[in-house]
Amino acid sequence: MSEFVVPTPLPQDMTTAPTSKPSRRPAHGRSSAEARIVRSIGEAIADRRLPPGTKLTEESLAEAFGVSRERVRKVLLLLAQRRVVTLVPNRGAFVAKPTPKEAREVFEARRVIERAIMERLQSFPLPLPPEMLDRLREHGALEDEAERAADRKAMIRLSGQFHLLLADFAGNATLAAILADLIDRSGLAIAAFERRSAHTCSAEDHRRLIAVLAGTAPGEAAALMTRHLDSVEAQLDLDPKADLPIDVRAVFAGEPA
Amino acid sequence: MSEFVVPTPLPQDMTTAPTSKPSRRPAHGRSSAEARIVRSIGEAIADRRLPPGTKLTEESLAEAFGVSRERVRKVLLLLAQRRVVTLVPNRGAFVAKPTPKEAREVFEARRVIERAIMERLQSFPLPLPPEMLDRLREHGALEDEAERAADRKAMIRLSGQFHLLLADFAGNATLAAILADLIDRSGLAIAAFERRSAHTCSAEDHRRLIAVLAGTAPGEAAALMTRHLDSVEAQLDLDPKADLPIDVRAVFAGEPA
DNA sequence: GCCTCCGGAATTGTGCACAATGTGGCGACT
DNA sequence: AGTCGCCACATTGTGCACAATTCCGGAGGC
Repeated sequence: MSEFVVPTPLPQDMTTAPTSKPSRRPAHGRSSAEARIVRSIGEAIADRRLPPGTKLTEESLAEAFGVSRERVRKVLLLLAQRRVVTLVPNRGAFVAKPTPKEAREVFEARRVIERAIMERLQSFPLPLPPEMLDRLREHGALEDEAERAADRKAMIRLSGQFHLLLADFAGNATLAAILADLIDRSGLAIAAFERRSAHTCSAEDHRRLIAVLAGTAPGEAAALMTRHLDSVEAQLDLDPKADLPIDVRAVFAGEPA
Repeated sequence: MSEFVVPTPLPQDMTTAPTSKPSRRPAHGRSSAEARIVRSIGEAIADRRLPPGTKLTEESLAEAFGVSRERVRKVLLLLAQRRVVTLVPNRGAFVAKPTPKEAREVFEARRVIERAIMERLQSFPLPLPPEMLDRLREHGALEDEAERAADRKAMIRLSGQFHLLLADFAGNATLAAILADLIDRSGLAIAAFERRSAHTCSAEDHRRLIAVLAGTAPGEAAALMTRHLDSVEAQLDLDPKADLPIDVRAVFAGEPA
């Protein structure tokens, strides 16, 4: 078809789109501002600075980021699509507060996807590229450091990044994108349901995963990952009683008005 | 779980959101209109009435659905998030046209998820609920009918619904939602890359999957599903040469202006 | 005392008008 | 004749103003 592609991929004709996704294009510098706000809010949610259930008024966000209200509205729509915030008509946006059922589903989805990612990584010809292993070990060092410093926010953020790093190395960007959303949502689940008892986080698990991938420890990476996610989920208090707080009609069933 | 639910779940206080997602609420009748448009466009894309690459001008859609332009804009943003349409800044919206790489990734993601769905279904205590099997067989009959009538659009739509039906029965709504998007995108991939040769579609495969699940045929459902998706993907022409035609900049890289 | 109803304030939703950007065609210049 | 540049048109992007809805407080009645 078209042999030469101008800097901006163009439709061949009125009814044909660019053959490659131009999604990475910063464009007129405005849409990058939106991406920035999405990231910023996403990080604040992951860091628990915005706990589940927090009301996000359009105006306060607009003021905080120095943008117009409609831009915030657009950002909230995007975050709602990713299930990080919940949009209630005429009531506004809230930081999503997953139900125990949803939390369990998210962790199961993660097990499904990350098991496949580990299988794929272990199917690669050995040894794995040194730069890959180095990058993982370097990240592991950061996690250790955060654990020693008891920097909970950093630990959560780094843990998510570790899993995402593995997904990137596995080479399926589509799966990685899906996983990125699930990681955000599992962070919400953890924020909503974690037990009081401070749990020792997963830096040790991650170290073992790296060792197995590197071939310096025996074991099956996929099974190890499954157990890792199991243990994270097990540290939550997903008591079904919390599924819906109180059901007024059921409580007073049989009592005439 | 909960049999009775208060009509509108309300936040407990100013900083607390509804504990259950009120996403099913039709609200003021407007947001349901948006859902309707999203569905309508989605179906048109799945049916190939809107082939990959088609330009979707805001005004024409607004006129077609009898709504304002900004509502269309919102809908396009949602569809873009689902990767069903591609948004190019200042250029508009196009029906997404996946690259061969993305197409392969989507099929791999489907294999990962649907394998897990079949494993989960086969982990259920046997026999599977009759209403489940009946529903599947009923759907299979519709597929046979469409195949006999050579109704290609119906076959595609029914095939997607079949896979989604299995996901629903597996009982993980989160995974089902992810799969729904992937099915839409694989439909786009098929539209973009299918070979000229009319291929015999998958009604037969689906029949065998049902038989295995019902226990009336021996076999492992997960492996069968994997092969099924393999065969669908194998019928595409994912020649990497089409990935990006030619990149002038790369060709002349290093030559000063 | 508690419940209900009602009005004001705050917040979200929507349409419109205008600005910014990209597209295609026409004309001039080499 | 081909190419470059400019200009008019079409389409998308943005901000603003107003409408609709909900929330909160208080007054009134049972």
